[in-house]
Formats: sequence, structure tokens, C-alpha cells
Amino acid sequence: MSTPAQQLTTTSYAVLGLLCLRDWSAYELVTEMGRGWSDIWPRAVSGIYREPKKLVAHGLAKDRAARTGERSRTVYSVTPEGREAFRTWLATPTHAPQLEAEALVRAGFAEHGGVDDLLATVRQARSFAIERSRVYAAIGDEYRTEGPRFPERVHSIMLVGGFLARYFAAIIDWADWVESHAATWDDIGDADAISDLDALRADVRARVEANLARAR
Amino acid sequence: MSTPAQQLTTTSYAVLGLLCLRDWSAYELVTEMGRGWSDIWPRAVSGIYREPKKLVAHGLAKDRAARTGERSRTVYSVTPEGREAFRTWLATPTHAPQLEAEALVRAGFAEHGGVDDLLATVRQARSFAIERSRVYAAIGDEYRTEGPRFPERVHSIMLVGGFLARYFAAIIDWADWVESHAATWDDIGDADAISDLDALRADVRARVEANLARAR
DNA sequence: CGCTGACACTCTACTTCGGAGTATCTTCCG
DNA sequence: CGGAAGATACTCCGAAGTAGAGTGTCAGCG
Repeated sequence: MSTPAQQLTTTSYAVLGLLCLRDWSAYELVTEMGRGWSDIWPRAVSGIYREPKKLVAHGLAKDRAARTGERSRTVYSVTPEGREAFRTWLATPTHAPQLEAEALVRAGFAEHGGVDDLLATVRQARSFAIERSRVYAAIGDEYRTEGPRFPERVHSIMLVGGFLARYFAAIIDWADWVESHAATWDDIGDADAISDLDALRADVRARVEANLARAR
Repeated sequence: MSTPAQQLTTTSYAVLGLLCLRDWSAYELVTEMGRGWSDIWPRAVSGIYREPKKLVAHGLAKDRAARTGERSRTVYSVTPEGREAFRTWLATPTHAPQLEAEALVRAGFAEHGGVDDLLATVRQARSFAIERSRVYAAIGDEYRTEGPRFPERVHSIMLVGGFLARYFAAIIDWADWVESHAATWDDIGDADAISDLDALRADVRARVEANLARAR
């Protein structure tokens, strides 16, 4: 038996992780990845539909046809080999996080626009973090009223929640910091016109050094 | 003159933003994007080489051949239309940030591996944040001893630095929080075996609610 | 009852992007 | 001088995203 040509990726393992929890139809996998994982592993719908097929090709999952009325759908389940492969993957080194923050690209060239542009950008980033926090607060409420969907793995979910809460807090904190300074700026085009530049520098320096002070 | 087929992307505008600062060879653009922007807008080298050509096709930049000995290279400069297009782009709404954090995928399925796997993952994420903070501390030292490369735009750079310092702090904080809990776990396979699960929940809840308390 | 809109459910073709690899010239250092 | 590192740029192929397509189900409304 030859190795299938398509390589398994982090996305493959994320889907495999879901299959280790229960059987899912392809649509359910798409919905679950969109609802529960897109803040830390965003993937296009088409890509998610591809993954379980790859897992089947690798022998890590099995598919079966199911029906809703005359409507056909495919349900995927994990194989023992799949469980083993997932456990093995968890023991491999992790890739570094990658952040794509267009708002930061814009802030990094703020001098080419206006103060209003910068403030609008910052407020959009802030709104994003608040809205996402709102979604997770609702999930927390749901857990407390109806119980978690997978009670046996709540501790793992809390680890993710703890990260996201801190990540969104960092965005909100940053946005407020920028706004507190930029709102006083008349002219953004030249650093010479920024009267509180030293305060900006001092904040950054103190925080970077605080991070380094936590090195082991 | 027909509109070129390839659409301009955030990467296009990031490169255009650099061109607004000075002329750059393609190699210099690749180096600069890798050094100064990859923590907020990571892009493959091959993709960056493609961008200035697109800008030229759109009339936002011009290219000219240059030489080092017999070695040829291409130097790109911004056009007035390019400057205007960049200014216009800065006034458009920004896309939400996107984070791909494999460590979080792993943490989110931690119950399928061992405590050691989780701790290793968390420590790798922590090391990443410390190392990146170290790079920015060195850049800060360089700014203080040799002066910034673009003194007129230091305030914009500080805005990016302020975000990254907070982002890395969030990662370090999260890693220490996870480690403080996970190091006491014997069995990670079932939430029933997690004696400090309530502390995990309380941390997440308090932080999510603190974020919401900052809503406007 | 029939129609419509939203949802359930899935896929494909094409384009863009990333990573790995390639190649050649230039400079520096032992 | 030779080798390593840097300068300089590109190609190829697989991964991933976008846009679009299609079909069944169900609830609500005229």
C-alpha cells in the first residue's frame, strides 16, 4: 500500500482531533471548525471539506453514507490508527503562531494617512476583540446553563479560552493606548509633531523589557 | 489602458507602504518584510517578489535596472499615483486579525495526549514570545544608540511595537498560567481528574467578563 | 397547496500563495 | 585561493482560498 500523495497538515490534525471526540458529517465538521476553532485556526469551508477525505485516504478515518430524507451526506469516524496518529502528532514540536493583523500594517504606516484613519483602524480592531469576547461569554453562559457539549474535556477547552481572553484583552488594551495618544495628535505626518513620543517609547520599552525579565 | 487582472492585496499595500519611504530593490523589500513586518504580516519570500511587479503593472510603482558589478538587480520606486493609492487605502475599513496558532489547536485537544506533550507545547509557545521580545529589545537598543532608520516615522513604529509587546506578554502570561496548572496534573485524559478545574474556569470567565466590561 | 427563503449539504474550477529548491554573482575571511 | 555567507531572483508544485454551482429540506405565508 503506497502512501497517499497528499500530506497531512495542521488542519488535517485539527479535523482528526474532532473525529476523536465523536463521529461527524462533513457539514458538521465545517460548522464546528467555523464555530469553535476559527479564532485560532481559521480555514476556508472548501478546505475543511477536503480534509476528512484525506484522512480516509490515509486510513485514519472511515466514511459512511447517511441520509436525511432523500438527502445524502457523509459521516466520518476515526479509526484506531487515526487515534494513534493523533496522539503521536500531539507529541511533535509545534509551529510558531502566525498573526496576520492588517490593522497593524496600517498603524505601522500611520504617518501616510490621517489621525482619523488611524483612529478608525484602531476602533475596528477594538470592536473585533469585544465582539469575539462576547461570543465566548455566551458560550460560557451556555456551558453553565446547559452543561458543556463534551464534559470530559472541559479542561482542554478552558486552556483555549484562557488564551483567547488574554489575546483579546491585549488588543483592547493596545487600542485604548493608541487612542489615548492619537486622539491628542493634530498632525500625524511627522514624528517631530508628536509631543508625547517619549511616553510611547517608554511604554514599549517597559513592556518589552518586562517580557524579557520573564525569560528562563 | 485596461485594469491589470491581479488584484491588490494587503501585501501589495504593505510593499507599497515601504516604497513610500524610499526606493528598494526587490531583495531589500524581501529582507525588510522579513525583518520588520513578519510578526504582523508574515509572507513567503516568493510572494513578496511578486508584489512590486504587480504594483508596477498597476502604475503605482516604477522599476529600473541596477547593478552590483555584473550582478543585476531591480530597484522599485513609488509613483505619485502610488502615494495617492496608499493614502486612499489607509482610509478604508480594515480586515479583522487572523491568528493561526497550532499550539492552541494542540492545547484544545490536550486530553488526547500526555501532560508532558501539553507542557512541551506551552513551553515552545513561551519561548517563541520571549525570543521575539528579544529581537525587539535589540531593535530598541539600536534605535537608542544609532538612531532610528526613519526618524520621521518613529511614532508609527512605536504603535506596532506597543501591540507586539502586549501580544507577546499575553502568550507568556498564558503559558505560565497553563504550566502552573498542568504541572500538577497526573492524568490529563478526563476533566474529572482535574482538581483545579474551577480555578481554570474562574480565570477564563473573569477575563472574558473584564473584556466585556470595556465595551462602549 | 404552492412558492419562497433559509438552511442543510457538498463539490469543483480556478487563482493565489507558501515552501522548497534552484541558480548565479559578490564579498569576506582563513 | 577556496569556501562560506550574502546578494539576487526565480520556478515548480502542493496547499489553501474564492467564487460559483448544485440539490434536497423545512417553515412560513398568501
